[in-house]
Amino acid sequence: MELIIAISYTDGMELSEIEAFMTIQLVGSCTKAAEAMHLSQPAISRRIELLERKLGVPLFERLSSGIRLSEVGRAFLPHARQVLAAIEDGHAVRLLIEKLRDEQDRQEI
Amino acid sequence: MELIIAISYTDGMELSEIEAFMTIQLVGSCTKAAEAMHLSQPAISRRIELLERKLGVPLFERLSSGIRLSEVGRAFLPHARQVLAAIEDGHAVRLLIEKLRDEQDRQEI
DNA sequence: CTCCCTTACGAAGGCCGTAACGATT
DNA sequence: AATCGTTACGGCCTTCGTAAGGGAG
Repeated sequence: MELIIAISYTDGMELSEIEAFMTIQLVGSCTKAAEAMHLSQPAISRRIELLERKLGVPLFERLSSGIRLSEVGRAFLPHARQVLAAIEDGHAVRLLIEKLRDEQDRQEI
Repeated sequence: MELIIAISYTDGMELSEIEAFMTIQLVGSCTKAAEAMHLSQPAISRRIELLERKLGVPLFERLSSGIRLSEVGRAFLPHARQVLAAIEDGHAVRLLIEKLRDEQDRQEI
């Protein structure tokens, strides 16, 4: 008999939200981030709001001039970077394996 | 004048998909993973299918007896682990900062 | 017949974009 | 007036769950 109660690592966070966080931080505003991600401003704004709700703390300070990383946001930043870096590494592994497989196939012919 | 063409790190991958991948790998089947994640089997099956489509390669081999990690899946595994670990670290940072802030507040009273 | 995953399909919910708003320079 | 982010709202699209399908022991 096996018993598994629950497994959850992410509390519902999604990469699209973390991506929005990183992009805003990188380009300095929601407007530019929206442009860079080919989305509307409200879409970006909502993603950040969702992420903040899931974390339970604000990641940005809302100033009249725009938005700026909060203290928590600055602390969260390196972890967000790590998440996205791990994703890119995953992609890289896939590409590597595809290449190796191609070479294998070529030898078998 | 500034020019930002596009920013994308994830190719549309989402944490819910990676979470499903990890859970299946952990518990050994879609059925058990669905139970653990409080979702239906088809939901899990679809998430994996989506993830595989976004990566462009199959992560599991489908056997009549169930599903098992493919070669690519095994290579992807440590990166998936790293992604989820980074997420959990992010949570930890948030909690730490909340705690510090509480203590600050208490001193200010 | 049972187990496991996939496919089909209808329904619910989430996310997007446009538009309008409030605040600041 | 212009910039920037948020709120409101209608619509689409995605994802879910139930149910049915198909292969293997």
